[in-house]
Amino acid sequence: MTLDKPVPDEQDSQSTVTTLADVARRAGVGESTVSRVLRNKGSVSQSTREKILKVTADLNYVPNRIAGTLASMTSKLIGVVIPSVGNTVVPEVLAGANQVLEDAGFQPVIGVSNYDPLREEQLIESILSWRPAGLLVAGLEHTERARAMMKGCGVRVVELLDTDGEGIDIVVGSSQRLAGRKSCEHLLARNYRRIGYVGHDITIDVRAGKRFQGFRAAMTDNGLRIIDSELFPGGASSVEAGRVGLARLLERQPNLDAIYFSNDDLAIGGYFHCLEHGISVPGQLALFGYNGLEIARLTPQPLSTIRSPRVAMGEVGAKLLLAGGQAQVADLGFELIMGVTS
Amino acid sequence: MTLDKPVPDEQDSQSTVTTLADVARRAGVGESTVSRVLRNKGSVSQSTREKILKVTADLNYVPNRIAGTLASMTSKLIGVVIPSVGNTVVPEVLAGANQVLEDAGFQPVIGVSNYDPLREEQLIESILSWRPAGLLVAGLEHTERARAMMKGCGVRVVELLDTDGEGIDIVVGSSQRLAGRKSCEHLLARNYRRIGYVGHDITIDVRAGKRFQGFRAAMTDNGLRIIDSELFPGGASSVEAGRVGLARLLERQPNLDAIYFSNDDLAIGGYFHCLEHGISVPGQLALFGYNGLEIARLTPQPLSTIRSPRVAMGEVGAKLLLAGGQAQVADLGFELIMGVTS
DNA sequence: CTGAAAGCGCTAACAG
DNA sequence: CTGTTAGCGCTTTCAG
Repeated sequence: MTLDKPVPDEQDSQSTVTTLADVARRAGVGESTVSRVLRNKGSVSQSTREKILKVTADLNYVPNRIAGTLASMTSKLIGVVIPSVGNTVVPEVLAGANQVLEDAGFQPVIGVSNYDPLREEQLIESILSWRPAGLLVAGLEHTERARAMMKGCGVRVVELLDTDGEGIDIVVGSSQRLAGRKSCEHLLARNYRRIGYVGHDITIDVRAGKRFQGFRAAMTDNGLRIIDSELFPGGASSVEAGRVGLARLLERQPNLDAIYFSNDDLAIGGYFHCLEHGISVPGQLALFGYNGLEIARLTPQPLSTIRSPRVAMGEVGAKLLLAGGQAQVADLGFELIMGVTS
Repeated sequence: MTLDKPVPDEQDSQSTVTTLADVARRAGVGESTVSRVLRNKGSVSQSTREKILKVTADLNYVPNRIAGTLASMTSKLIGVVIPSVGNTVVPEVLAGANQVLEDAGFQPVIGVSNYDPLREEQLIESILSWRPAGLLVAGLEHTERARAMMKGCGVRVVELLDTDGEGIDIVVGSSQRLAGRKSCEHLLARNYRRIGYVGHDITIDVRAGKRFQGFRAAMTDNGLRIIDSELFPGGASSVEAGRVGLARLLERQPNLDAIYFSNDDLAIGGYFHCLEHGISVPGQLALFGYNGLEIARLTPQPLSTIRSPRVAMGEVGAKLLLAGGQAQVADLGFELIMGVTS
C-alpha cells in the first residue's frame, strides 16, 4: 500500500496503519463485531456499537477495502475505459455515469486509450485485474482479444455512445449512421446540393466515420455525392481543424453551398472562418455539425446540429450495469437542432 | 468480485474464475514459480517460464490484483479527486497526470466532488480505503477532517492548480491571485479605467475567487475600483453565464470600457454578445478572460487571456508524486496572451 | 532455480 | 448479540 520510494516519516512514529484488529483490541471486542458495526450488517447492541464507533474515530481508522473486497468477493470498483478526456462529449457521459455509480457506492477506475485499440486492450486487461463489478467502455469496436476478455470476465459490460454494430452485453447509445443520414436529409430538404465535408481523422474516430457513412449513403440515395472533403489528421477534434479545414476546402471548391462537419468543434471553427472572412451564413454557405454543444447554441447564430443525450447515456449505462438485467441495446436516439446556420 | 445481482451464466459453465493456483496446478509447478514468472521477478528456467506462459494464455488467466495488492502491501492505484469533469481545464490536467501514471503502471481511481467540500471529504475517505499509492487532489481548500486524513494517510498527496495557500505535501500549480493582478495591470496599462467583472459563483469556484481578489487588489493599488460586477450562480462556468451576465451588466452600466471575466468560457459568451449586438471590441469594450483555451484564440478576434500550463501541471504533479522526494511547492507560472480583445 | 508455508486485513459462516 | 475460525488469491520469506 505504500510507495516503493521512501515516504518521509509522519509525525506519529507509529508507521503501521491501524487495522480492524487494532480497533477490536482497543474496544475489547471481536473483529467480526467491529466489521458488523462498520458495515451496518447484523445486529449489535447499542452500547458496543457506540464504543466501537468511538474507538474508530479516535484511532482515525480507515477500513482497508482491498482486504474487504478480497474477503467478500464483491467489488465496489467499476472499470471505465474511454478514448480521451479532452473531448467534450466523453466527460459528459462520464459525469452521468459517475453520478449513478457514486450514489450506489461504486468508484470508477479509469483508463484512457487515446483512440488506440491496442492500448484499449491493455487497459481492459489491466482494469479487469482489479476485479471490478462491471465495465463501461466507449464504442463497439475493440480488438478480438479485448472482446474475448470482456465476454469471459464474468461481469456486466456496457458499451456506450454508439448502437451501430454487434454489442457484447449491454449497449447504450444512438445510431451514428442514422444521425449522419438525418443531417444529410435536413440539408437536402433545404435545397442545399453542393455539399462538402470537413472532418478529422475518421479512421481513428470511428463514430465520426459512421456518421459520414450515413451522410454519404443519404446523398447517394438522392443521386448526389459529396463534392469534396477535407480531412484533418489526429484523433482529437478541434476548432482549429474546422477552421483551417474549411479554408482549405473553399480554396479548392469556392462554389459549395453547405458544409457537413464531423462535429460541433469543427463546425464552430468553420463558423469562425466565415465570420472573419465575411462569408454570410447560411446565405452563402450553410453549416451543420454534430453533438449539440452548449457553445454551439450561443454563437451569434446558433448552429444547426444534432444533439445526443450524452449525460443520459452515462446514467442509463450505469443503471443498467448495476441493475443486472438482460443483455440489451438501449437506443437513446438524438435530436436535430434547427439552428440558423442551415 | 461479482455483482450483487445475478449475472447470466457464461457459456463456459466453469463459474469460478481461474486463479494462480489453477495455473500452477495445470503447469505442474508451485504457485510461487508462477508468481515469479508473471511478475518477472526472481529467476526461472527458460523451459518452465515458457510452460507457465503457455498455460496462462490457454486458461486466459487474468491475475487478481486485489489479492496481489493485499499480499504485497504495495498498491498500483492512485486516487484522484476533482471538482468536476465538464469543465475544460480539469480534463487537461487529468490527461497530463494520467499519461505519466499509466506509463508507470498506475491506474487512477477517481472521484468527482462537484465543488462540494463535504463531498470531497467523503470521497477522500472512500478513495483512501483503497489504499492508493498516492493522492492527487484539486486545490488547497479542504475540510479540516479531509486535511487530517490526507496528512495521516501515509502516502504522498499532490494538490493541483493553485499555489495560494498552505499545502499538505506537494503543491503544483500557479498563483491565482497573481494571475488576477497581472490581468488587471494589463488592462490598466492599456488605459482602461471603467472596468466591470462578470463571473460565476465565486464562493464555489475558489480559484476564480482568488483571481478576482488579485484583480481588485491591483485596482485598489492604483486608486481604482471595479465599477460593477455580475455574478452568476452555480459552480460550473458556462458560455451562457458570460453572455447573459454581460448583457445584464451593460444594462446597468453602459459606460464600461473593459470587462474582466472569471474565465474564458464566460469571456467567449461575452464576446458573442458583443458580436451579436454590434459592440465593437476592443474599441467600445475590451474583454479579458482566463485559461487560454484553444477556442479562445480561434475566435475571429483572439481573446486576451492568461494561459496556465494545465497539462504540465498534471504531468509534474504525477511525476513528483511518484518520485517520492521532498514536500515542495512547484509554481509552474502562467503566460499572458495578448489577444486583440484588449 | 523451485516449492512449502505463512500471512496481508477483512468477511462470512458457525457456534455459543 | 458476540467471538472463533477459516479462508479470499496472491506475495514473500525460507529452505531445499
